[in-house]
Amino acid sequence: MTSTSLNSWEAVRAELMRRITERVWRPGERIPGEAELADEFGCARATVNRAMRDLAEAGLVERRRRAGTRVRLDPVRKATISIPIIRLEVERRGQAYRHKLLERKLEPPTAVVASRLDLDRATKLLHVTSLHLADSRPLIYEDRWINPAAVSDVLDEPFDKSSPNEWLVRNTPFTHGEIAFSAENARAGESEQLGVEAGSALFIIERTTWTGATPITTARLACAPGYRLLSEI
Amino acid sequence: MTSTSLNSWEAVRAELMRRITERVWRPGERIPGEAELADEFGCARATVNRAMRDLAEAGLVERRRRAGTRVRLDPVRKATISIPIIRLEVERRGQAYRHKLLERKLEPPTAVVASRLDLDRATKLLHVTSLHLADSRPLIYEDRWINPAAVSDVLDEPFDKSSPNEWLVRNTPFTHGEIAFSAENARAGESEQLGVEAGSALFIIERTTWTGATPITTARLACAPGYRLLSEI
DNA sequence: AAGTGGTCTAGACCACTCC
DNA sequence: GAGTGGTCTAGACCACTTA
Repeated sequence: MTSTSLNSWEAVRAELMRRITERVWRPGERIPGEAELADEFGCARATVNRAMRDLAEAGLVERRRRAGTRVRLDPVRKATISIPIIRLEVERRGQAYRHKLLERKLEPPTAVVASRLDLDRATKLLHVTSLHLADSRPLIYEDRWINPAAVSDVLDEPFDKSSPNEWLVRNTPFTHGEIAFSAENARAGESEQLGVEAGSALFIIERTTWTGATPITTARLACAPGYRLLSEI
Repeated sequence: MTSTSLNSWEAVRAELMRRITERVWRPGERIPGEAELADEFGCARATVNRAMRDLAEAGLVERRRRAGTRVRLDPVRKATISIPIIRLEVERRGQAYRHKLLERKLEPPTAVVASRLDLDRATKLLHVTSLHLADSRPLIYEDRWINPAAVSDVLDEPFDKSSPNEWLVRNTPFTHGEIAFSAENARAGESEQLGVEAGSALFIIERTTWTGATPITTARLACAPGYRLLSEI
């Protein structure tokens, strides 16, 4: 029995979710239309729509015009991961943050970096390597290339005070980007900088960002053993 | 100059985003209210609200009742990651998928597993280890514990045809869960099963899911070297 | 061709929070 | 207390598909 009058979209979502998890509506099955549900719940269609959109974004149902809404056969759950400034993440854990600039020079990109940024190998980029420390222990080794043509004033920025990670986030908003997570055995230089044994498993984050069609920066973050990325689903 | 009449919420969002990335509205600064913007754009307030909500979810602005909307000082960008059934992910890459059951027994959980599922160590759980192969090469080693009290019929399921990963997704919808990503050096058993050198860096996915207050399952997926998780931001 | 979800509007009330 | 975002409503039109 459904209590009549579910007037908040969250209540509607909860009821829809109940019917899905309890198999009132089976996987692959078609769900009644928005108008019908709105009528049943005693609310406006927009309210049902809001709830349904949320479930669709979460990957529980599949919606298509004309074809209606179906319970997904293979629920593709989506996890959202926040990507904060490293300093803030460290401080949130109650640790002392420090940043150490290792190297900073203008040089032509490697082939891999050039292709990733879709740039010519001739134009020099700003190459910055640095270390992020938590309570004086190395946490992340950052290897970054920045396109000076896209970031005004970056050539005047010494990166001695704030890391390129933080400086860029604050000074150069991007429109879109790519991020990849993987695992790699520590390379020679990395293990030394991070103070871990050669070959230790490192969590690798690779990020490339753009503003419109202009490449901004690409970075490879090697995280010390123990690093975990968490999310709710 | 703003062209008058931005009537779709995506057009509104694009214009708002432009003003943020081009520093028309600076970080930390307060943005005009929804009513004012709706007036300027010649659309309904709900349309501005829709666009703003999207930017807030993306982490670009911060909204609070009464206090208004501000451009975030530290944009916390959010990446959404899809978590599909492994078989589908392999097939999407055009590879042949195969699943191999390694072991399946009812036994008391380890202390770690018991605490993760918030269960007593006395109650036996179904412990299943298996291997996911792509083109006959080991891709993922799965170590999973299932709470039989929460999953009817699981004790009758041999898992010889479909993997526990797939079977559970199809048969036991969950309401919420946790997921964690990390990197670890391959343990003895893992390196053997995955056919890689001992100590290779593996990408680790740990997942625990619940239905309401009832724990369903917890799993540890060890992914062979080369595994990458991608996302747009 | 027709039915479905996607969106917009204009107006309203409410919840929260800062002053 | 007052101003802001959060949400709901009732109605409308549109875009997309598929029957």
